[in-house]
Amino acid sequence: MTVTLADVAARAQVSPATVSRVLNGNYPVAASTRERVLKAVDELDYVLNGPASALAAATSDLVGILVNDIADPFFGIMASAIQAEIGGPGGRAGGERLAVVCNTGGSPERELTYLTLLQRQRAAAVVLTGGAIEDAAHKAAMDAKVRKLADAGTRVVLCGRPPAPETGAIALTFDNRGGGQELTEHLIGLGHRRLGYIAGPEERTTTRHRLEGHRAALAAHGIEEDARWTVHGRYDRRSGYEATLELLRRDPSLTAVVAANDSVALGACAALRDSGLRIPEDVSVAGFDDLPFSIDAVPSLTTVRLPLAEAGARAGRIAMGREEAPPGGIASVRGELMVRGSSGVPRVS
Amino acid sequence: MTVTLADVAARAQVSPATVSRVLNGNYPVAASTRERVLKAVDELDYVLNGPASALAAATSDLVGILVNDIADPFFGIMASAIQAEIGGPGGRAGGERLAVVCNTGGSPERELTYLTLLQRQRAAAVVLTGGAIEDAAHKAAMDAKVRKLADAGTRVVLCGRPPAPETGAIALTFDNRGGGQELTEHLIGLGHRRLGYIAGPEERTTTRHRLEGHRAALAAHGIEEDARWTVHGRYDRRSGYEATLELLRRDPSLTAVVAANDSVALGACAALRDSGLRIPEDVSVAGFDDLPFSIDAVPSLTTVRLPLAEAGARAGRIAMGREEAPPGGIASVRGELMVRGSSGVPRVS
DNA sequence: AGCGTTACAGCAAGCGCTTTCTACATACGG
DNA sequence: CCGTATGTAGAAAGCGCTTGCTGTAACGCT
Repeated sequence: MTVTLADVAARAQVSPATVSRVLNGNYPVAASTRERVLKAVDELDYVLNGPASALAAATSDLVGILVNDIADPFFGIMASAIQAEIGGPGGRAGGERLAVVCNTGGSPERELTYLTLLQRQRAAAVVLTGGAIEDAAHKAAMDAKVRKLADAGTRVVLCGRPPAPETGAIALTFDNRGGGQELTEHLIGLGHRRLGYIAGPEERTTTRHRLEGHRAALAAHGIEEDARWTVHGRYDRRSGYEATLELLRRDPSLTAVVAANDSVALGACAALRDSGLRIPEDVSVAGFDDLPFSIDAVPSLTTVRLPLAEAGARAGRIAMGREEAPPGGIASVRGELMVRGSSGVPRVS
Repeated sequence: MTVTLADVAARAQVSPATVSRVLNGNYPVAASTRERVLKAVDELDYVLNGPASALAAATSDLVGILVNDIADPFFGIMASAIQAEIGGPGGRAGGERLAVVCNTGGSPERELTYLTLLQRQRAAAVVLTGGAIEDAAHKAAMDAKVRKLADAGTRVVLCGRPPAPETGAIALTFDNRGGGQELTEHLIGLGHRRLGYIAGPEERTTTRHRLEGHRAALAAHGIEEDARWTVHGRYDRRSGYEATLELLRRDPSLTAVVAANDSVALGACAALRDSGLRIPEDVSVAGFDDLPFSIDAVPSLTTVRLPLAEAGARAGRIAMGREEAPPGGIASVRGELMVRGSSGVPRVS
């Protein structure tokens, strides 16, 4: 039925062992023999049986990438960068790896199940991206799984996710707290004193860290926060729109709205415009991440740029063992404040 | 070292065969035995060896999704929808499949290599998304590969891609031509007679079809096209920005710019604004796809909505054999014209 | 009571590859 | 000219699972 190694061997008049060695190139084979084998492979249109190979060699060429939402460019950009480094087709010959992008949709169960699936496939490496869920039980389960994977020889890298000590995973963490603080300080510096904050979903490290940064900035400047100024929502535009309307309802005197990310900020802009408010004359808006579309908003968005592609690339290289892990297995990646048109001096109240 | 089926069998005092059958649930096993086995699995924290299982059963639970650019929400949205249907974790018990999103980056070689990799893994199904590359040699190679995959029992579905007759692949094609025509007709209806067109990369079916639709509309209304009115570029914002500047340079009297997709249209808007032109008073702009951010542009973008998520979901179901293939294996999916603020009556010249 | 059924469980033969160990040349130093 | 490297190829033992086939009880029927 399908062509097997043995068929190739027969055609090339050599043993299966030799064919395997030619294909893997990890054993000396006479040039003439190699050629004969390659010719047979070509003629028979032979394709290696991955599972069989993985079973026999006890290794696989699968690399898993877990993302919370593949439809969100935040993850798409990281995944793309990771995959480019993983090699996929394009790496050095023979080292072809299949990057598996798994979409957890932010669901704890799926996250765990995907990890099991990857463990089952004996993945060569796994990269976990984005914020983690802050549920003690879930975190413990995840850590245990990660440790098991690491023990089994799978390299685990966390990209844009807080470190998981004692699990053997390498972490490239985004400094969400620092970025959040810097952003809010910029607004305070402009003169804002009443700032609304649209946070991401609760129980997420990213959400918490950004919010903590925001609050740290307020505290540092002696601004007492009003509980009504914070609203939680999802990481999407719609949520930003609704949350902004809610904020406006709660306190129409707000002069700035800080959003959990750029998509949310865009929704906020739309809500403000629909409410007849000008940006930034009436209300300033700030986002986070600096996704490609942010610069196209009108006015363009003040935000914190996260080096998603760079971090992804680095995570990919570390996963492939092509770059050394940072000291202690943990590195913090800083964001950069991008001041643009959506933030300005507050209106005089 | 790692726990195997045999270990579980020993612990549960049954044969490996029984354990396998409990795990696969495809053979009657007494309830008491099943329980004993499940308990042992749990206690030993056993994880099935995927490759071994795939080898023995001659099937795998991998499903491949090929995308041109994972960082582009156009593909992210489709991939997300496909994956949701594939089941990943979430489908019916036991039917856990691993969706593999492969990023070709629009490169023909990578496209082919990924297909080989999936063939090697004996993927259960493969979904190819987005426009195809119009190179005769490449197309032939792809078709041959697809046919081989289909012959080997892998279900192949094309989503948003032109049909590949005789390959055994099911196609869900977007009516790019019709959408393009409708869009341009809308502009002509408003009174536009001098329309610039920013096309996508050459040698791509999507690019060609959308452009053909545009030209068909012009022709239908007796508008003679000026060769200077068309510029080719990539499917990104930057490209749209530059192409618009070029169009303006070539013919400052243009009253409308039609872009290959929404990202390009956003770039076009930015370029127009930077050139001191108002949208739509001075120049109307239209996009294609209706990605989530398009409604947030200022003014919001007139575009053609493509049911990305719906089509992806359907493709996923077909790939899983959970929905019947359309008659003839081909279905055309229509777009819907979304008239918004970026298009208006042309200025009087 | 005798026999065909039915319901489970085990045996053992692979699935297609990798890899260790062995075999055999040929080459080389003494 | 022999013993020992050296380079190359093959034989064969699995890797961990699935599954066809073969028991073997317990059951129901005439």
